Amino acid sequence: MSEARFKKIISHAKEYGFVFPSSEIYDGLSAVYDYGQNGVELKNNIKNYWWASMVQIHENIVGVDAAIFMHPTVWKASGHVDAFSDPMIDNRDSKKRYRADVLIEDYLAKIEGKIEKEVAKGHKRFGADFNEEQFRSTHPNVLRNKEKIDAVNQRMKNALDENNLADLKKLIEDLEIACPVSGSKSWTEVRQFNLMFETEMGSLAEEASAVYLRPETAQGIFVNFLNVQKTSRLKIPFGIAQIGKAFRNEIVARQFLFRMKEFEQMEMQYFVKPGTEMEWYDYWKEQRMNWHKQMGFSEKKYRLHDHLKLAHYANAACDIDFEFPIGFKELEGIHSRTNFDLASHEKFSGKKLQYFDSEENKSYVPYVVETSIGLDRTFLAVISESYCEEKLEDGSTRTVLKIPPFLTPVKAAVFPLVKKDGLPEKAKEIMDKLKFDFNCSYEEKDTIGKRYRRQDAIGTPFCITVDHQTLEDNTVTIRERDSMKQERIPTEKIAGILEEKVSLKKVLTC
RNA sequence: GCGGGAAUAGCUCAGUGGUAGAGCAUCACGUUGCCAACGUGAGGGUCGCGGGUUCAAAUCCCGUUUCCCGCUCCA
Repeated sequence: MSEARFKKIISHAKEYGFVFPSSEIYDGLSAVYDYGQNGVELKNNIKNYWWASMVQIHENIVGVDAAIFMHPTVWKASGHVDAFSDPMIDNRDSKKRYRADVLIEDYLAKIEGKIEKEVAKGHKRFGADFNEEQFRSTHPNVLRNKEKIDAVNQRMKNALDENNLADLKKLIEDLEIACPVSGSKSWTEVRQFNLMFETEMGSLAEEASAVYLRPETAQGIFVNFLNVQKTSRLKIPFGIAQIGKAFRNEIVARQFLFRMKEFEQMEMQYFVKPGTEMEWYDYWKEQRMNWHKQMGFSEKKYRLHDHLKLAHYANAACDIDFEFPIGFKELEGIHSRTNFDLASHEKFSGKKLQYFDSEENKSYVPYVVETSIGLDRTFLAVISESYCEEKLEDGSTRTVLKIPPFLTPVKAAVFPLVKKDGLPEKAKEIMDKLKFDFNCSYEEKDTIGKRYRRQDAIGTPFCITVDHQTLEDNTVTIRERDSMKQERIPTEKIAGILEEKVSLKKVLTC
């Protein structure tokens, strides 16, 4: 649990083909990463594990793969357009960041305070005879301040409506607003921190209209709620799952895979009868925690963290936090989202997004329980928890990724003990039989010890070595990653052993 | 965005004004033959980029980019 360990994991991930910085030959692109030859395998295996446990084994959960582009109104309905486009400004001296509109509003509140002070003074002076209404509408100081407030308000509103950030800054300068912390008036430009990436749809500039790269996958499920429900004939409760990319223009990332601008989510929206949402919320909390624990890492690494402060759309929410090398951080969120999203899409689209409940003989907008897990964060959790530097009895060290066998990029490596005497041919023959069922790797270079260690470094659970005895009695040695123990077995038993140890089935039926 | 630090071979780094270096890694050949540790040889660097000072810059100065750390912001 340290920066040093985190750094080691990052460089290990790069050195062994798991994760590369994006566009590295051009000095990289901040907060964007590429998955390499081993990373993509691990990532796909995590996806498969999730998909199998959610869609495959639940008869009432189906998947979709919605497009990343959606109608812009989707994001108005979801609240993302309003919630994630604040004009921000920094004070150069205190290094504090403020919302520009909030700074101006605070200033207006001060003037408002002056008016109230004036009114209070009037009360004191005139006592019982005080006519507050008349005082407010005639007193020159009050009137002057009121005019000022109106003028500033109007100018701020215009600037915000026109997205005129320069004028917003000028307004702050004109009003001589100082930083409450430093007292200085040295402000940076006002910048729009829009969480959503915007692009243009339409090949000609004049016909182009703005579309967003989705900041979450959930909306692709909500807008297809009716399509899926009608064509699948599923009855409530039922779920729709999706794995897909999402994009957020994070201000500061710099936490490796933990916070990236382009990332992948695995989400399931479970549609339930209103009033039953809390049972399902509890149900999914438990289910999802079990999913994590099935990977076999220490249970102490996981923490359930209930949200006390809820978002406007939720009536219950919790996170499954994981202890990354950078501390306990959110890995998955489970939210009871009420009917907020579907109801909002009803309002904006004018389409009825309801379910006819034949038992109740009435229609309603279903409530939603969401499970939403970060794929890249899960990947990071797996590699950070698997990464292990061991001191061996002989004093040497080895670096091994103790990845759960069903998730490893390579399931078995096949080696000829030496690169002659027909051993390579025999090894390839074994490899050719296995490779249709298991991701295998063949290596004949370097000493056998080096090859074992290289496979340890990418987490390969089994190494199968062909030696001279193999040619005589058709047996090989199979070496297990964590114990480094070897066993001699007949070649025809290899597939069975691998199947037993690396199959998803055993994990899913636990 | 602000402040601090850094940038030299694939990796880790040495090199404080005078011929571009080491270890590991890579490749070839040989050797060994069950846990990274042998031998010989080879390839690989416009010293982040641009400008300046100087007879001469990896080295000093200015600018710039990227990364790291901290602050700030945020699912």
